[in-house]
Amino acid sequence: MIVISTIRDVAKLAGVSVSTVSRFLNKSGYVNAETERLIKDAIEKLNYSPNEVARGLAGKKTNTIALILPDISNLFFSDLARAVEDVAATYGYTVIFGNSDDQGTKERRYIETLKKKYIDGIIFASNTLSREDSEMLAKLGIPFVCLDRGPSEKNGSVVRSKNKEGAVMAVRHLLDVGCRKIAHIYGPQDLITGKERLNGYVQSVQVFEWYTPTLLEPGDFRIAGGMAATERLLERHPDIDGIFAGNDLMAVGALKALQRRGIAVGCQVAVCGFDGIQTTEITTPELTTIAQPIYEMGAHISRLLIKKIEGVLEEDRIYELDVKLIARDSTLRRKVPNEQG
Amino acid sequence: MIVISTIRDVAKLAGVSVSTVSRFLNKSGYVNAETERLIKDAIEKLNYSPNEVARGLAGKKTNTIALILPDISNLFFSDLARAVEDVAATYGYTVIFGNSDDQGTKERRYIETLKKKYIDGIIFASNTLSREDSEMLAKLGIPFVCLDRGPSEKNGSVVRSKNKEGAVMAVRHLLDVGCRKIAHIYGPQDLITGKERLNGYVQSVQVFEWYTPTLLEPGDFRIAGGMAATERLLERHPDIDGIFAGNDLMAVGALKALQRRGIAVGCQVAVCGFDGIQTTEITTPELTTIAQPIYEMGAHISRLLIKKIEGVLEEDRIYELDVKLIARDSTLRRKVPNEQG
DNA sequence: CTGAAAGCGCTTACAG
DNA sequence: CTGAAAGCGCTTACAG
Repeated sequence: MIVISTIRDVAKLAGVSVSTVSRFLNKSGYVNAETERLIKDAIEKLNYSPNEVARGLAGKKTNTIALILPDISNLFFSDLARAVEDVAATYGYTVIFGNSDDQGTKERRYIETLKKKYIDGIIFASNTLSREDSEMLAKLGIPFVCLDRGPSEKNGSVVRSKNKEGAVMAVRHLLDVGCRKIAHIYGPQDLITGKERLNGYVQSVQVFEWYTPTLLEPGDFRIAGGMAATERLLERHPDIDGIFAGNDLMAVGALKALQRRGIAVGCQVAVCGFDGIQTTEITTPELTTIAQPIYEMGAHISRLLIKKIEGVLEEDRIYELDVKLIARDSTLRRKVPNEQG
Repeated sequence: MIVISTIRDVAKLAGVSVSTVSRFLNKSGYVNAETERLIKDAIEKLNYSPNEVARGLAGKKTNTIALILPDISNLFFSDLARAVEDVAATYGYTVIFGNSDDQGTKERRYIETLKKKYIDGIIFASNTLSREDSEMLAKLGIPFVCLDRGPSEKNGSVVRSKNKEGAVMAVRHLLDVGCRKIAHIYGPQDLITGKERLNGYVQSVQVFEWYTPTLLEPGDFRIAGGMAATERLLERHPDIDGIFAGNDLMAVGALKALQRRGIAVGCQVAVCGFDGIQTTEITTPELTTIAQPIYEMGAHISRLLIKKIEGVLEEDRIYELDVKLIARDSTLRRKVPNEQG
């Protein structure tokens, strides 16, 4: 077993007091240049580095943040997690993650244990944080920030992207490529992403004669939901020539359903998704999508949290990041359906 | 601000000493039934729960494990992470994750900070852990387990799947569906997954007359690498009718390259991947693959680590889990190439 | 600029 | 079965 040296060993070797070493370590308070040299040498010699647990107990700061998300194995969230960890590491923070499966109970359990561990702050990418919980966190003095939440947040900043604007872009693009009857598969309406994208769609299409509410079909933000919704849409409206799916996973489902029916995606029915996950480049044809700046969102929300923790955030507010249309083959309306390169 | 009660408050309210409360909390040593009642009531009344940081400092146990992986945004690893966290949570552990990008430097940096945080143990899904590091961990008394490592591990258990056997299954399947000239895109040879799968392929095909080493082409375990390798293979051998890719991502690349050339995947050239990531269900055609039990691997490795931490693991050893062929359309050799439903 | 002391909230022997 | 004391390795006022 290796012996690990403590601040006392350093103090002894340097011939100073523990307080002085601590002051040097934390750059809190003056230390004479000569003394500093002695301490530095001692640290070097002993290969000392401070015990973070002791530091946490004494100083109430653990340099650890937590990321609560619905499911790390969901592509969107794993991309987000990557960004969060990158930024956190840069600022010297370690990150704990937890899967909530969008269940309040699990989320609350994490909050409980995080509190006991003196976690410095929490990022909620999960949608189940209740008003009571957020107030409790505020009372406990635990800083937090949220992804994609509604406007009701009082105690934490929120980062999301321009969902409604993105939906408007999606519809405009579908119109641009020649679609004349565009359906929408919408996501869960208790999520702001589901709601705002639906809003954007409705606002964009209601001026058209062809628009009817039966062009709307609910999905669950997953592949299976997208497939089922597409089936139902085709039943009701065999003549649709465009589908705007509320997210990429449902767009993949739409693709599958269309292909299963032998409908050429792109030429016959154009499909546009939302999110910009990597999967959109893997389908055949590749999927047109309204890309959220996922990595940037993760990076931004992490920086916000760290600022909050370090007390340099002026005020909590909502940040809405820009989205971007990525046009690919799923909305390429070539004349000849089955042409081959 | 909420006041958080401590073990002292509980002791005072229950009219006993702090040691007794601690003994009760940890089920270490006897506590009189009556005393137990008093303590329980006090805990209830004060809504007390022990401070994990103090506990960590005093007892050298933090109930936290770490998961070091190359990149959480890689589908394979995010699935694995999900399993790890599920199991950890079940046993009362919290998990910290870190992205190594397969760089020894980053990995070492994590080890440094984890050590200072009294982490209970580490799971390495990253391949850069050096001999020195593993010996250092052993000396520090930090338990660890590895995914996919070679046989050289002395200090930690290893979980991986039957890579060679899986490759043999892949080749047999391709032969079964009628392939008579099968190429292999192999992964990095410093990874056991890359090496063993190549081994299995070579062993299976070398008995055939058609086999020649030029049917081998290196990839990088990523989509782009799979595409490039396929291009080169087709150049050399325009008559191949099967491709076994060393992993699913490269198989996706092969798919793309073939489609770009107008070659019908399945009928003309069958493609089989390895890993069983979700993406294989999203491509058109869906990809045949040799599926590793990813979730199970993550769950198993976590349980091993926890056993090691709690001192109930008999001995370190290597576990090889079974793989499974999932046959899909990418190896379906229908007679008519361009038929449509 | 520096040190002694108290304290963070627990656990762990050691007496009794 | 229970309690007093020391200790885990730091930080933070407070004197000087």
